Amino acid sequence: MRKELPKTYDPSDFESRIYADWMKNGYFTPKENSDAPKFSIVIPPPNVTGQLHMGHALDETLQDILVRAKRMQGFDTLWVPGTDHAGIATQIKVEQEMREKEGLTRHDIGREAFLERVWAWKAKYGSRIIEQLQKLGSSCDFTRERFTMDENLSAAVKRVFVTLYNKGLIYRGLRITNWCPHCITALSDAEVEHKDIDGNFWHVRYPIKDSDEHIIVATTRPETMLGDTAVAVSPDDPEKAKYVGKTLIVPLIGREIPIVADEAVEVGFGTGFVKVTPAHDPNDFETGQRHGLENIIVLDDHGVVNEAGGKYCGLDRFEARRQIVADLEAGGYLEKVEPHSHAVGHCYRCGTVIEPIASKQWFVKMKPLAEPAIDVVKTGDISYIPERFTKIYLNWMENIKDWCISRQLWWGHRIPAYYCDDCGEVVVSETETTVCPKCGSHKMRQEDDVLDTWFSSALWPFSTMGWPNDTEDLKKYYPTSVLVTGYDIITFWVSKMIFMGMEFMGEKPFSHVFIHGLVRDAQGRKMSKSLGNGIDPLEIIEKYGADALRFALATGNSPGNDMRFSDEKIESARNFVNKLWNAARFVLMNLSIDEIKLPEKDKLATEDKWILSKFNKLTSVVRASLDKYELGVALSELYDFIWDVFCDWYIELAKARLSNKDTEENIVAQNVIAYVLVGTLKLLHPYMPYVTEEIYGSLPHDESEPSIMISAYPEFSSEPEFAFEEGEMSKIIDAIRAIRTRRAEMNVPPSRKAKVTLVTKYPETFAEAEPFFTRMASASGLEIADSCESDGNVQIVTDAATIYIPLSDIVDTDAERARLEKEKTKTEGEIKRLEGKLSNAGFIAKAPAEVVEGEKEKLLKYRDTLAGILDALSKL
RNA sequence: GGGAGCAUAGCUCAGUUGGGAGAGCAUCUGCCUUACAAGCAGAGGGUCACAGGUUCGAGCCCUGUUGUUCCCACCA
Repeated sequence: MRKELPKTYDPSDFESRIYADWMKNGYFTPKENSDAPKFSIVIPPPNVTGQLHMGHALDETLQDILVRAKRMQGFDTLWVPGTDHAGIATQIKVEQEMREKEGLTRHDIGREAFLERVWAWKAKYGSRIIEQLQKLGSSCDFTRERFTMDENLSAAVKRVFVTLYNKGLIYRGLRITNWCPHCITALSDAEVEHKDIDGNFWHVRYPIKDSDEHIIVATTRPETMLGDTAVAVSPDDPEKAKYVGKTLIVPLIGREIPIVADEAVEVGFGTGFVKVTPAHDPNDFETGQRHGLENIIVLDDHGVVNEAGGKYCGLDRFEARRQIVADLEAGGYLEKVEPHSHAVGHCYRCGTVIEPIASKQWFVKMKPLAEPAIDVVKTGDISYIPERFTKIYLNWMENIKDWCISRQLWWGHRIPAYYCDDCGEVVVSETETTVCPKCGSHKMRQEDDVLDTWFSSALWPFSTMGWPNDTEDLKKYYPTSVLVTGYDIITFWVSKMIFMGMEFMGEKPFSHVFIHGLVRDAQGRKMSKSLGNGIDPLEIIEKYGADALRFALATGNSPGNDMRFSDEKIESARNFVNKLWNAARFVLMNLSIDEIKLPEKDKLATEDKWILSKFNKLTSVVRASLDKYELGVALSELYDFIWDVFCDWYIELAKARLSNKDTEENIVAQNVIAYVLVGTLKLLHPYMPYVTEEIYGSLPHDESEPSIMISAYPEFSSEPEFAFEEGEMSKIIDAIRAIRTRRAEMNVPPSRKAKVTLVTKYPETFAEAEPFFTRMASASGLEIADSCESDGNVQIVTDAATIYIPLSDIVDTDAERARLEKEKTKTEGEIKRLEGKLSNAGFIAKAPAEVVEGEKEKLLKYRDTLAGILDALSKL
């Protein structure tokens, strides 16, 4: 069973072997018929566009930590993995590849052939993503792997679409939509990124018909005047009101348009006259609706001026702008040009400037759906961690507008609507419709458009569990426990899952939303392809191991905040894994027992009780931090315990007994050190699953817990209580530290051993401490005396003891006196401060009793120390 | 125009019920002390952005100011 660990830590030796073992034993799949409390997570499905990046690695790591901890805590735990078809993003990738390799566009090969290629892409990258998930150590239940375009998930999409349509919550209509001329599709508002662009305000003269007068309008997009069908003024502006009803002539075009009064015009901004282009501006569209104006579309799908643009037909929108401005100037219509910075929408996928164009699209009516989604967060039934994201969510949800869900793409869920070419009837149905129910025609044509990717991912928490079928998984694991995701997709995705869950399940999709930040590069920049500063998680795993990567991502990371990833960080993570590895090797090489059993209380040494007490407290704080999603805090506690407490102190304290073979105390020490090591490995396992499993496998352990990942997570126990022993050890540790510091200050090499004489009120505490001082404080021996002369000795004072070390040849009496004087001043200062605090009636009355007690104890210690210093000074 | 975050050691960041300022890296000193040089033992380094307020007590709570980052928003 037990095996030796190799001398150097090399994760490639065991990571894949261990993962294969976990899979083989089916540890990731929840046991059927478990009546334990449930804990479930659905993965934010990575896009099948490519491979996982550092942001995914963070997201999966955080989820796996939660899932593994809950599993060990006895929960019936499920983590559903899967991927997203990612409509636009994937289609763009495949088109790009086709163009680069074969010079083809999707139109060259047709819809069916193109979709075949995308499915081939999906097969390749989808499985690559799953492999990457596994390399990270993710304990997802891969028997439940899902894809947003799986048969059942597509059925869910259809059911939702048809249901919402029948309820009147989905409609088709002519609206201004965000059009990307590069992707050639409509986008939702959420898919548009606004950037400030330095542009111009062109002031243009529009002649008034049958007069010499003209008015001036200001515009940032002169090319849109091709589609102008009115000019509006404010009804609250008496200056301009007199123009209402007059007719204007659009320059260069010659079209006659009316002047109307409309409340959308703000008094005092611009010239007071606003050109109205209903087909190319969302405000103007509404103005046009109110006044029954014509919508003249002047741009085609590619952003090129169409026939409606007269002589500008065929020009790209920006070329048309240049040409029109030039013509306006030549024609004397240009009043002036003013530099103007304004926000311009860009496609979040390709960065192209968005063109608002009126077109027929499908929309979800949002107001009725938003209400329950607002309530469920307001009542706290769903809570965000950290809390501040609640505001961001509510602010967005309360100002929500209808959601444009149709996309002019091929890759995605084709909208289940059918048009009759003969009578124009529209049928929305889950099943294919070939005969028109109204006129009986067979000329039925399915809608070409597909649905927004987020439409299917909005259903993810229940579609992955089998909905619309009434499945066992739905009953057991919905609602899920927590959603782990980045703040960048709260509006895109989190909000949509919430209202869809409320609408179709009648219940929230998850109880907690655990938000994390972005992973940035060492300089704090966003990782991106164009900058080339992305770090590939797989390369990191290859070089440092998955455990180090997970540690680097989890450590120092607090909820909702961005973090940086650097060489320094991953190296320090690797160093920690290595430290643990070596501590385990040390324990193993001292182990002769076949079974770990915590010895009876009266057999334990003081240092055993000390470490057991520290470990006990550790379990408590780690569990509490995990429960609060303070994963970084829990990890730093583990780090400090393993490195500073267990390695630096306990191992050193235990060495004397461990090297003293064939004694009862040796067996006691073996059991305690192995017990604490195993317990610590368990606490750490959710963070660093591989190395903890590898070490665990080398140590004796209970047959009922063959793998650490299914072992029981350590629990805090209130018994036994070793506070007294902790205090005893502190006295010894303080003394050792004080000696080390003194020797270091005096540059005494460790090879020069010196006898240590201790004068103390606590002789019993130090009675058996000699081995500690010889091993850890360069002592040649330890003597406990009632008193000691200062001659030729260095005097070191702690609150528990005065320590004498014969280093007369190095001692400079004046320097010693100066040092002691300095310590005296410092100690007196502390005493004064504490006395002041303790004589403050307000403090005594209002501070908690334990705080007051603590301050009193400190005061006593400082008084002891001061007494020691005064004594030492008097002896010099 | 609204909203939010951040401002703590030279650098990167923790610090969650308000009770004497921490880590990693860097710097300096001394050590190959047989688990670990990916290490060990020490040291130096901070008016916790600024100004007020609440409190017996503030890095933490409140108000304002400055700087910085981000999100949202149809001023043509």
